[in-house]
Parts: sequence; C-alpha cells; structure tokens
Amino acid sequence: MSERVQARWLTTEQQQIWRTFLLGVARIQEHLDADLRRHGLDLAEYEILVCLEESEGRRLRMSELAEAVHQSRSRLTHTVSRMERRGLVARVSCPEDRRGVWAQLTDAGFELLRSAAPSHVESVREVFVEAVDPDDFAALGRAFGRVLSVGRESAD
Amino acid sequence: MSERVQARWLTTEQQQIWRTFLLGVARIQEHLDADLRRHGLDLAEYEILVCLEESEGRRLRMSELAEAVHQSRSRLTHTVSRMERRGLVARVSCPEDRRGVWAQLTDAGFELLRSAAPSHVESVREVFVEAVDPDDFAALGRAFGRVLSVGRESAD
DNA sequence: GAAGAGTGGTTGAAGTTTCAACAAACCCCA
DNA sequence: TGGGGTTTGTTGAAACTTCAACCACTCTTC
Repeated sequence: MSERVQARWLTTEQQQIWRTFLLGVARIQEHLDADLRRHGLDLAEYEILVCLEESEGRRLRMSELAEAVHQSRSRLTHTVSRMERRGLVARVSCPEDRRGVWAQLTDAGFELLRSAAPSHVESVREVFVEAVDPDDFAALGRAFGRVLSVGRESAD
Repeated sequence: MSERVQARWLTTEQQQIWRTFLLGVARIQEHLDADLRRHGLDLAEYEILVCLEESEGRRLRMSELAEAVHQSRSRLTHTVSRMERRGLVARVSCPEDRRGVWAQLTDAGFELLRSAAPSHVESVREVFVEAVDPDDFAALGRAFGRVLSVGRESAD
C-alpha cells in the first residue's frame, strides 16, 4: 500500500516474525485443544481447574477467578454454570460478603484435572518447551514479560 | 499435585514462562482488538482483508483463504457472509472449477483496510515490536518458526 | 440510618463459532 | 460413460461468547 505521511510500516523482517508469531500461537492452541478435548475440556476450562486447584481451599471468588483466567465475568458465569452441571465445580455462597460466590473445585473436578494434566503438560512440552532452543525460550520469557508491562509502566 | 510414575512436569521457570506467554498473548489480542473495533473489525476479519489485498486480483479461493487465515471452512463461510453483507468482499463464482468460489475484495473493503491499517500497525508496534528488546524479538521469530515446524518434520 | 454510589454476579438475547450432514462438481479408472 | 471416491463450499442447529441491563448487597457520606 502507498506510503502515507506518518504511517510507519514494519520492516519485512518484523512483519515476517509477526506473522510467524500469529501462526505459531494458533498452532499451539490447536495442539493443546486437541489434547484436552479427549478429556472433554478446552483450554479455558482447564485453566479454571488449575486455578482453583492451586487456591486456598480449592475455591476462589468468581471475580478473582475471572481475573486469574482472563475471562469476562459474564463469560465465567456461563462457563462455570456448564462446569457445575457436569459436577466439576460447585457454587458456594460466601458468608462474609453475601453478594459473593465461591467457585469450589469438587472431587470430580480434581480427579478430572489429575487425569488430564499429564498429557496436557506433555503437549505443552512437545509443541512449545522442547520445540524451542533453550536460549530462545528464555528470551521468550523476557519478551512476553515486557509485553505485559506495556501500558502498566506509568501506573506502577 | 503429587508426582506420578512418568509424569514430567515443567520446571518452575518453564512454568512461569509458559504462563507469561499465555497472558502476553491474551494481552496482545486484547490490545489489537480494541484498536480494530474502532473500525468495526476484529482480528480475524482484518486478516482476511490483508490476505485478499495481497493476492493476485485481490481475490482468493475460499479454501485458500481459510488456510491462509487459519480458520475452518465453515467459519470462513459465515465470516465472509457477514463481510459480504457489509460490502467488504464479494463472492464470485470461479469459472475453472465450478465448485469453487472466489472471495473478492471490494473497493469498500480496500478502503476500510486502508483506513484501519495504520493504527493497527501502530498497535502491533506498540504492544509487541517495540516493547521487546530486538535480540529477544529475533529469538521469538526463531522460536515460533520451530513451533510451526513441529509435527511437520517427518511429513516434509 | 437512609440516599446514593459502587461492587459482585447473573440473565437473556444477539452474535459468533463449531459440528455434522449435505449437495454439487471434479477426478479416476474400468 | 458412468460409478465410486474426493474436494469445495454451504447449511442449520447446538454450543459458546459478548453485550447491556439488571438485582442484591455493601460502602460511603451526610
């Protein structure tokens, strides 16, 4: 496209990396989803299970959970409802703040997580951790750390 | 969770990088979507426009386009239908292969792309290209290149 | 201690994606 | 030449996400 006054395009190399990145991310998600689907889970649900499992009492307030797994509240409400129907989590109303609701990992949820985790981790390793040269992997950690700090800098 | 027979977990560091990566990706998509939404587009639609714009005659077979933007055929059918309703693309039936359909970028689609591109590129730069140290950025290119080659190796 | 502002979470409808089934056209080969 | 198998793309329903509105509760503040 024609050059405009201030438009700064990316160099060919930057563009290529950017596209490789987009495809790579898609590929990773595909790979992980394919694995988790065999356990009847998707990545979002898996992350919910992990978060709960790691929390005190294996439960978290809906809003905390939403934050942790990077979902909107509304989406989480729906997702948790579905998971509740399947018996993976339970809603427990929170005594201190009666608006509040805990999402509580059930035993069944924990068992499912336990059965899904090994092959999930193996998938992560396969498609990502071991695919990449260790130095590049470390660089990747720094890189995304920087991405996360963008726009937060002045706020700290 | 307890250690099992063969389960190889990630090291703390690997795990941390993995999570940073997941959050970083979410952040990037959020950032880009927020920008594109101001033009009434999302990332998937934008990619469709870009792909078409770069193709011979500004058109592509549906299946080629699906491949290029990494969407299922069905999803692409629906997405293109919506974009067609908005006048951004047109369907043209393909004379050589009468099963085939070209998705053809319209002038309106091109104009929208032209108006959306500068700030989109600026967003990419902001949240990604410039956020990251150049060496790490190059490493990232290598890393995702490797990710893409996993599982294809024996096939080539 | 009650009005107003804010927070936590849900709801239902509209919009989007996925899934399985399908129709039309092509390809091959006898 | 006309089956059978494959490829292309669409369809409609089910599943999921988004969006705006909403209720119930808490936190001020006067």
